[in-house]
Amino acid sequence: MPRAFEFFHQMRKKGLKPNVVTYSTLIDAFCKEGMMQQGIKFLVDMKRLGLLPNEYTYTSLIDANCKAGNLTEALKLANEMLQANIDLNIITYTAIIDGLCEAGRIAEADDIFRAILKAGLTPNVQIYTTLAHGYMKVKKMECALNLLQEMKEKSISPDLLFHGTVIWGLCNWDKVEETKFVISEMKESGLSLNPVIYTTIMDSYFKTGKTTEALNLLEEMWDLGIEVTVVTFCVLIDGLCKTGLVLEAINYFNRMPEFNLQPNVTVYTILIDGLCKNNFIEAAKSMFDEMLSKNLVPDKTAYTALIDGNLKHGNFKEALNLRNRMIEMAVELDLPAYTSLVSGFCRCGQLQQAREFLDEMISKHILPDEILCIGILRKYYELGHVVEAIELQNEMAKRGLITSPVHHVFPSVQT
DNA sequence: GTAGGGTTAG
Repeated sequence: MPRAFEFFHQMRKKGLKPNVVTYSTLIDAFCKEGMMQQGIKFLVDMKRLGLLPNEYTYTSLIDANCKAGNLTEALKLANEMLQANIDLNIITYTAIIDGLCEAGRIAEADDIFRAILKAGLTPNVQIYTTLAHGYMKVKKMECALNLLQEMKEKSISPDLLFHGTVIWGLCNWDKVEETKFVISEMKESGLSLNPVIYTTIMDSYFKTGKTTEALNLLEEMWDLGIEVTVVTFCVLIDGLCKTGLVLEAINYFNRMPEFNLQPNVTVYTILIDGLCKNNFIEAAKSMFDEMLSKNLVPDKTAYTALIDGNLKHGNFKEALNLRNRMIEMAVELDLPAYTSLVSGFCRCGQLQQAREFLDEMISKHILPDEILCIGILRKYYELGHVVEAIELQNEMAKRGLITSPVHHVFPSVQT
């Protein structure tokens, strides 16, 4: 981006006058780099030079605003276009419809879509995909599937992205069986699933308890020559661990090289977490060491998985060591990390240490959720530290960390 | 010579 910026300045130095296209290109580039303010500066700049923004300039800005969640600003720009007598075209409308859908305003998105059809605009597969995505996001699966029918009537061919959107939506709402119909439609049109779609479906099979079907997908991918990725194995190993099939998970982990894949930190973390949660804490530790020996650098999630596991097994000293390692290695602690530490040290009866972590997280503005707050309060009561509990509870209430009244949280304690 | 669509991992 600074490069485009340099070109622009060189142009100006040479006395070359940038035109609308130059400005539009620059504005679009800044917007896509997340530097919308810069983009708007250029808009002001070009207007000052007497250059009028065109449909491209406006569409770039509208799309960027929609994607940044500034729907109001996007709609303002759209109005500005109308006032400047620039017609909104299908690309501009696609951006606006997407923005409305992202904001959960699907009804308005549909209204606009219907209105532009009525006004004679010819729809295309892109705008249908945007709308289908919007419907899927709010679980209106029938509406999305109706679009498929509507497209057929208009002789618009749904493509890979459209089908992928519908499949993603169905999986997201646990309707994985219903993807079969979409898949057969795709096959009829000569479209094949890509690795991402396969992995999405596999994940959904695991999450709906259909382990056999999920595992069969790996075979299918392999047989069809669809690229099996590290993410596929993440889904596979996570699914097996969460189903309690830890040995199977380890087995697949060990088979990754057969697929020319090397495990990364994420796969290790998934396996470590799965081992911990299935009471294989020693195996989890070995995996962590193995990861280190391969010069993989554990991140906060990896550390947290093992810290959490250790604390659930009473190894609070080990957990503390790991936390110190994080500090040494400049790995930042986040909300899940602190949540594991506070709840884990509570569980181990190390109330004072738990309290230190609680204070530490609050001082860093990483705020505990209500469940964590109530958890630590309970421990104070349980251990008979009633006065401290009440003090802490009042403090939490003052900070807005807990909303439940005292007697609702601890009915058995007289205050 | 510029602008638009979906998605997978802890």
